[in-house]
Amino acid sequence: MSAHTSRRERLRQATLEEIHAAARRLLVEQGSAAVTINAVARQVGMSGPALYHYYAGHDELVGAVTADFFRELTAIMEQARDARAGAPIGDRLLAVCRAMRTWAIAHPAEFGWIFASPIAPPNRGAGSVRHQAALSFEQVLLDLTVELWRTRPFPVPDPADLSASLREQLTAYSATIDGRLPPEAAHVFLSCWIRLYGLLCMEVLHQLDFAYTDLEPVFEECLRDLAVTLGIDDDAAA
Amino acid sequence: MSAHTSRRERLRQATLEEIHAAARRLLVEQGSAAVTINAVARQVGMSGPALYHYYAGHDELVGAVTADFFRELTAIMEQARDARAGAPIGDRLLAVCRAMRTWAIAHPAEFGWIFASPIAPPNRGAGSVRHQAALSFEQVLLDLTVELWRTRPFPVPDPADLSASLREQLTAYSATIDGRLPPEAAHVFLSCWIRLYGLLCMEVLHQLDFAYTDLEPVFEECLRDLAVTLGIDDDAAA
DNA sequence: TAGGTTATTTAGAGGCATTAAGGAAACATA
DNA sequence: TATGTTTCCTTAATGCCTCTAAATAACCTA
Repeated sequence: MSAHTSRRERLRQATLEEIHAAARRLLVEQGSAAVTINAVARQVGMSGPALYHYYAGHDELVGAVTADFFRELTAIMEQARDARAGAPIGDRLLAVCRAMRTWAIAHPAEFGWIFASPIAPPNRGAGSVRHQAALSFEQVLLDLTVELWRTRPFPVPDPADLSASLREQLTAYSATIDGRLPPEAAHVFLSCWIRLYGLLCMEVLHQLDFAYTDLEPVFEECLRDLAVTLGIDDDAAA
Repeated sequence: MSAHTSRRERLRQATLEEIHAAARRLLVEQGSAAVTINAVARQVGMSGPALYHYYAGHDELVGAVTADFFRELTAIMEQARDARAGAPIGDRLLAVCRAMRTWAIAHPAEFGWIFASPIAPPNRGAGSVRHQAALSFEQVLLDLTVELWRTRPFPVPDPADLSASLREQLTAYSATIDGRLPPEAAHVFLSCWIRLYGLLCMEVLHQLDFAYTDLEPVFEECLRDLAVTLGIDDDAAA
């Protein structure tokens, strides 16, 4: 790919992949606390400090691996979208949402790092690898919503019904997405996102175990609600 | 209170309180990772291993402190409820929700431990102090919803519209709350809870920073939605 | 006042993050 | 091909953490 595909570079990439795989294995098999620099290094067959030639420290390693998770989840969602290339936009939208949940419950530990990074402040830098990956992730559903908005606009609230503060924030957000959705449409999009992603977070964080053993029907009902909100309840699969 | 209010016991309680206060101070001022057995002991003026006479280990200490947070939040919510003893049930319900958010955003670190305990498995034992505290917490809004259901039943979905799996789970949950809400009403209650608590979790976990700087109006809109769902939108403060 | 319980201490084993210093291999180039 | 540089990795070494064990002081009680 890049001009710099020297032998050295290839070896380095292979090592990086091995490191990430080892970190992920530790996370999945033994939990977040088991992902230590030393343990990862041991898995890869090097001793401790060697990892500092690849990452500046523990936090950066975690950030890089988390970015991997973001990218994997993003790819899964894009696959679900592209597998239905010709289908109605509503179908594709719901399929992507389902793909998101399917991945999340199949990979709870990884998803846990996605939304509740063990280390909050360092990983939230605007330029961090993690942040970039998070943006692409959010982009997937945003893109679909924009397409829906363009081809078949969904109902939006009367701006007069929104508080001044909310209108202001929505206008700012609309600008950050290059006005692809006007503020009111952005509001609908964000409301849907909050319900969907919030439900998923609570499920994976076991905040709903006191009442539910299987959240699949709850998620499906949430999707039906969103379909109504977005006016895609007729063409989408029931 | 108890028959065992010996001098020893009183001293022990005082020490426990001091330990909890130190742990909380460390959490708030320096983050989750700073709450170590050693650091806490240092704050209280004892040296390391002494803490093992009060808690079996780091996890148990964290669990006990988290239970404190649950109780404090519960108390805040109960205060908000009781301060409006004569008010319409809808008023009280919304006041309790607002009190919950107010506490959560005033104490983000503490709230973080409440829903995303640094240590998941050990603290989720059914008999743990933490679990008990979590139940009382959930009880507050449940109680109010039950009162609302008894005095002015809110609309519920047609059971035929719910999937078999969901009906089953709701029936089981209805039983665990002694049938104080029938399954369909429990479904409405849980849906509201998911939206409310989910929004709060996302706010505190900074999952919405990409779009919002102040979630107060978003929360208020969520409350308006819930008020409509529960049929309390006329008597509750706008 | 003697014996038992409780609170707390020091010592120590084992692990982790991180820095420092040095060695060996791979690479580039004169 | 010989030399210098870059890259990768290792072994100390520091300082922190958890947790166990053994010893000591303080307190209560019979």
